[in-house]
Amino acid sequence: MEPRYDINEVEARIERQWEESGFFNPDICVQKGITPSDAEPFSIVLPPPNVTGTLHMGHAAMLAIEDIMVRYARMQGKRTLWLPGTDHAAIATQSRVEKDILKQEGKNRYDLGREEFLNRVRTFAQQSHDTILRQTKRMGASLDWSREAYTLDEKREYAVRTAFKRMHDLGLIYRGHRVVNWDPKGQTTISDDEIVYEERKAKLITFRYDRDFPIAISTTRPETKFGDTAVAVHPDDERYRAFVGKEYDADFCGTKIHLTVIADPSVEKDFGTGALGVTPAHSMVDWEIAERHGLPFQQIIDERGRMTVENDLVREKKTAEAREIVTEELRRRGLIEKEEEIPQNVATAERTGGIIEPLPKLQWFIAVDKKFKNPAGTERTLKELMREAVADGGIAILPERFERIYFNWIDNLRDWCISRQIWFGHRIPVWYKKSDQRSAISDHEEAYVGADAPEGDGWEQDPDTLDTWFSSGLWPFSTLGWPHFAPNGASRGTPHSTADGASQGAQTGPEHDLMNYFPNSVMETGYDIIFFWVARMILMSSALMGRVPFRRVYLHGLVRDDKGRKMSKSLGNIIDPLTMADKYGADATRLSLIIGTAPGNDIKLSEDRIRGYRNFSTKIWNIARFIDMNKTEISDQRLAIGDQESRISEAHKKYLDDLAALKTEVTAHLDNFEFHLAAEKLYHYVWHELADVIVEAEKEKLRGGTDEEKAASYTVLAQLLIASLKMLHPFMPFITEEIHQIFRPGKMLMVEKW
RNA sequence: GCGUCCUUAGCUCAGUGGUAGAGCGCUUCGUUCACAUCGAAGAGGUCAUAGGUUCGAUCCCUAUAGGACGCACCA
Repeated sequence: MEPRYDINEVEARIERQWEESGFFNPDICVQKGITPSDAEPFSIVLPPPNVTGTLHMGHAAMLAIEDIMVRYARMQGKRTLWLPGTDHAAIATQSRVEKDILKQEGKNRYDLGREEFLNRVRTFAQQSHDTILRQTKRMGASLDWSREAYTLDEKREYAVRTAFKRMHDLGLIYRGHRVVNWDPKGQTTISDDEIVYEERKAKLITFRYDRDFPIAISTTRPETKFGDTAVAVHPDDERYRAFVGKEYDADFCGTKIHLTVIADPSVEKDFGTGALGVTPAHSMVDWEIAERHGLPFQQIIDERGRMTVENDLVREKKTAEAREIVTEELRRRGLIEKEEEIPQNVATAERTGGIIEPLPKLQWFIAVDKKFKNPAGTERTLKELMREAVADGGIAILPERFERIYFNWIDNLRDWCISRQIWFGHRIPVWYKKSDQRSAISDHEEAYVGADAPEGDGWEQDPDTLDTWFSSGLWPFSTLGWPHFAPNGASRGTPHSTADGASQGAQTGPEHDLMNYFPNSVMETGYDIIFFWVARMILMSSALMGRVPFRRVYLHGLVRDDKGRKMSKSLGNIIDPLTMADKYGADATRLSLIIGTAPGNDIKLSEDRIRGYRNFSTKIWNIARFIDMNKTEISDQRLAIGDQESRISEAHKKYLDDLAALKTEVTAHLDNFEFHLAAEKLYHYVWHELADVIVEAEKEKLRGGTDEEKAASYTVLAQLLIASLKMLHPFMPFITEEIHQIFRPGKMLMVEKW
């Protein structure tokens, strides 16, 4: 063996060797007789990285954890599929490219036009994809690339259109005119989950609409009061009881408004004056109040964030400016009773940072509170199904505490707005007759919803695209052939023949993936996207498959720097996984992301830690080298005979017993998803037991003993080493594979039996 | 407002109902053959605080303090 472990040479060579073997593909494992065709399946679908850039440490952690599960399952003899892919990440990718183009060419997407702009995005996405693919392989991830998917490729597009069509037919997808979160900067709607609240100071003013109006109200947005159609008070509030039900005409800064006083329990008696001006068109909460009471709404702000109200003071002004003008006018009229500074959470768009303007718009939604007959045959709402999936044990979430967080989110869930006014993404599979398109609120227009375009002339497809999480939500089954190869035959094209009578589970190949690998065994992802993604997959699978999409959810934390800060370009604290892999090895990088971290907790990483595990690699190499140097001809024969030698010394027997005990522990930890514990025990054993104690103790015998003793020593040491390599393999696949093949030429460790 | 997590060695973090662990850092010694990308030896901790349960608590329970976070509200 080489005196020094050449990380880059070995890792590159082993990576090629694995890829050429084809063993990442479970079908080939079956074909080559490595896995029995009726072996228990194990499947993970990779959370697809966004094609917005390159791999970061968070991805590396994800790859390390999943690869541990996958390699362990494969070595246990399971039919193991880990399916890779990438995510088009609609809004994230589009805004990234928009920024680049604006910076380099000073143009926006409208300057380029839809087709040209989309071409630019596709080019960017392709480059990003290629980089991510190379990087992923570099980390040693044993993914089956023959099944690679993309959330925006042809198969997934068909899956998306089919899903939309079916959910529309079930009454779960509807088009409605409702208040949505409008991002004036990105010029699109966004979902509730894409909102980030920022605390800012705001001025709360208490005022009356006019001198004759009997109730004072408080607001931080006086400019929206042109759109008020009611004043709401709490039903138990004695102060206002006499006014409830009365209607008033008021002159608000020169504009006539009509107000009804209503009682609604959502109003807090103790806030402000206890009376709330209801602005149905520009507040989500007010819209809901208005719906409960049958109030009209009056839109006074447009998509650009400008006032549309017929009032000379503010017309065409931006909201922030209008706010000042209205406040000043109220002051002038002597209507303000109080002005105070309060902290306020302002809703901003996650991607663009724009301040959200709630607006009434005609959009597509998924109904979460509507009962429907689901594929499992029961009448439930999506909310109920999502809750039951976890509550009834169909899905176990690790760490368990996230189950409560999940339930809490479901309880507060509103209908999901799925249409976006951006260009990059899945076009909504709805066609309108051209003359009527967008002309009215669905009464007068003819719409066609389908997986394929309608026959005949004059149809034009909805220009909007779908929320990126719509296609991500289908990922656990759209990657496995749904709907084309759905077992129930509900698909277009020729259903695959299953008439050859083969027993269930014995059929291999991608056309049987849905049957073999769905539900996925595990969904492993970051806890930060439990709502965005995990919940949406459960939603989609409940609606379309009638069952859970996966059996278990394992959530990892965020990778932070050694001071606990998020890694970011602006802080300059990014530790790049590829740089680290080149410097210290992918093995060491992986280990640093596993040991010393607990599931669901954030991972604090420093280069020192990675270097520490590089030293461990070196240690392993030197242990192997020492053992290898003491090989004799006799010992070679002994090793070939196997480990059941008759004349085994007491000391050697103890080594083997201890090793067996370790294996029991490590196996239990792996079965319990306690990877950090398994890795730490192995680390401790190899360094402080095998190297420090056992190898030291055997040195004497190897120096002074008889040939027979030398051979016995070598045999035991080699056995201990090989067993250790095997257990370490899921964690440090490269170096273990390399050394294993030096000791056992031609035997690939990756597919050895655990 | 509801809820979660964290507080353990100088730093970053694991862990356990019964003598407290890792990486890095620190001190001393060591380069004759597995390994200086190292070895040997060592210093360093009333496991946040106060109660409780227990034969026994760093671990379980309650409260408090500090820190981080999620959700809702945010007129």
